[in-house]
Amino acid sequence: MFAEKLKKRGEAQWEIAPFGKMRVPIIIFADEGLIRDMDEQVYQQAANVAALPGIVKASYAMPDAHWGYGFPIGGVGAFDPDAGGVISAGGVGFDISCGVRSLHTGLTYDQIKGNEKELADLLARRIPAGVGSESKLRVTSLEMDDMLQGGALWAVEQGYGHRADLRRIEENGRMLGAEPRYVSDHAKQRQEKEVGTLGSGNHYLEVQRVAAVYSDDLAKAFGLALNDIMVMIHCGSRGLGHQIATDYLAKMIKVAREEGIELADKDLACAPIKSEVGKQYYGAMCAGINCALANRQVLMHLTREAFAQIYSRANLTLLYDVSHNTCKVEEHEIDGHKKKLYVHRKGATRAFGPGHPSLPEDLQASGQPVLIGGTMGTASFILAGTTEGMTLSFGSCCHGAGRAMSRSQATKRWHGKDVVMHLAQKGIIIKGASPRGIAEEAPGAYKDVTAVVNATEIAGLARKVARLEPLICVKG
DNA sequence: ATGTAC
Repeated sequence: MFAEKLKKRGEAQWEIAPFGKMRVPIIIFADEGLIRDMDEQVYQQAANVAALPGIVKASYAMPDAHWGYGFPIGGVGAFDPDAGGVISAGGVGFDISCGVRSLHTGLTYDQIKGNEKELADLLARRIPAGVGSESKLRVTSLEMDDMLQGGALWAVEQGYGHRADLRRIEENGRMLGAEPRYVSDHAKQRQEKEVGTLGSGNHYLEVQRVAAVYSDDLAKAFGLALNDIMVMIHCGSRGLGHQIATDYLAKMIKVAREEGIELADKDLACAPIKSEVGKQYYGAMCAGINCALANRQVLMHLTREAFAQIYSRANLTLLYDVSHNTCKVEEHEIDGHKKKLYVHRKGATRAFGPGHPSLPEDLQASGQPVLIGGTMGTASFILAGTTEGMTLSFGSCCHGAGRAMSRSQATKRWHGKDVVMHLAQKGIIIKGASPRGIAEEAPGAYKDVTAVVNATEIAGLARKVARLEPLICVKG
């Protein structure tokens, strides 16, 4: 019923005009192939988002979009607080500030060739991964609020990494506006042993080789060259973020009912930005962002320690750290006027263009590095934000390959052991916490990441800089 | 995503 309403709007850009209770159109970024295979539920969920109070311009779906809890994963929606706009826990997702960090190792492929197995064993031993994985680091209840206020800055102050890392993290490694008092004791308790752990699902730590460079200028600006060895870390806010989402989804269902906000789907629970629960969720969610930033900072430190054990010449520097499950207050131009909006990005990466004031000086000319994690057996990409993207999608783009198949479908089709063997034949070492987890994450369960990234570039949301191919994957 | 169904 939605697919037949699609109108091609531009290169890799489609629109569904508002109908029913939609206040704004749906805009989907995808090529012909991706749009043909797009799950009808993505349109339904994007339409539900388009019907929420205070939504501005459009309800967006990225090329990697798929069904999610309330909002589609790969969905972007911006809300105006002065027009009754809402904030939604489902619009951020359960894994608050799930994101990707990319490190340059200072090594080239020649320097690690032949040592892959040793490096893989070392990383797997040092990086806690899997369901309920525990860290050697303990954050006591006394320190918890400092961590939730300080983010990666807190981690650096505890001895995990360097101050220089912070300028290559969104928000300089510390999200302002965090309000630990609005995070439940239960959520904090769940995090005590989990700072510096990978978690499970699609989370991983990967050692990668730069296999292609698409723009010499941008690669130079990002310090990348062919055959450089990089590390990509994908994880989020673990138990704490999950508990914040659980706590506030329940509160928001109640508030939405009291405020007379009609919800097409109860999973889309939300509260007016200016309501008490709306403000509390925002403060708690910012604390969740800091938790994820601290988590990735500690994991980077563990990675540095592992590399230092084998390679005295390794020098791991942070290229960038992006979150792809957030709601952020940003200034965007609407009808010629600057407006402060609450931009939800769920399974969508911020992709700010050149000259944006929030970028560090040495990235002003290039635009923001955009990190796209692919699947174990395929490739990941580094892109750069564009000026065009700022008006096309509030400076947002895809976040990964995007699931094409549910986890249960994937476990019926593949066995973890076979996936590991198949990837070994391609020269990729997988260190997995669970065979079932590996089956769920089989490359075949995902869309084609190359198609997703190409559609993103054709639409103008970001520019391709480099392709990374996996050598070692420590899987949650 | 998640102490993978408090």
